[in-house]
Amino acid sequence: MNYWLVKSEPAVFSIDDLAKEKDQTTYWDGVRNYQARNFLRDDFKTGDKVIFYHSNSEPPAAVGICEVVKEGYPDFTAFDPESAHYDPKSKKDAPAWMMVDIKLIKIFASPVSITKMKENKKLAKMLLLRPGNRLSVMPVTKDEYNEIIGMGR
DNA sequence: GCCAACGTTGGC
DNA sequence: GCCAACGTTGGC
Repeated sequence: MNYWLVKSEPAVFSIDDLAKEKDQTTYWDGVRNYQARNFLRDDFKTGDKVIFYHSNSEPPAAVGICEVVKEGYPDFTAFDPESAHYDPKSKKDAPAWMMVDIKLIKIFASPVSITKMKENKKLAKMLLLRPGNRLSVMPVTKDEYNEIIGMGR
């Protein structure tokens, strides 16, 4: 079992949007970074837990948890010239980009802001808090995951 | 293969 | 809106 954190700008796709999806499940499209792609392709496993994080929001915060329900498969939005995520380098017979499906488990009663995370010594080593880190998909440790869900409830 | 220029991310 | 940090692009 792995633990992950994914970022989304709530103005684009929020956890409330996820809650409205059929089966409260969505495909996680638009990841266009190779390191993040590799996580999605190789390491996301069915049943893995995912912290849903709102970036570029007020405040930036972990807002809930999800579960991986479908493992890595080609991100079809890369094939669509109409899509904002279109990438002509990605071919159907050699997809450059991958996505997974995630299902909402719960929305936190109290969102865990980045400030609260920074104040928590147990989270001091979190990748998310590392200066300069811009990954939109990243691993978290089991301890970090448990700490955050304890703070969020 | 180097590296400057450029675009993006994302907290503040 | 600013800007630092980083990844990508493209000329050479």
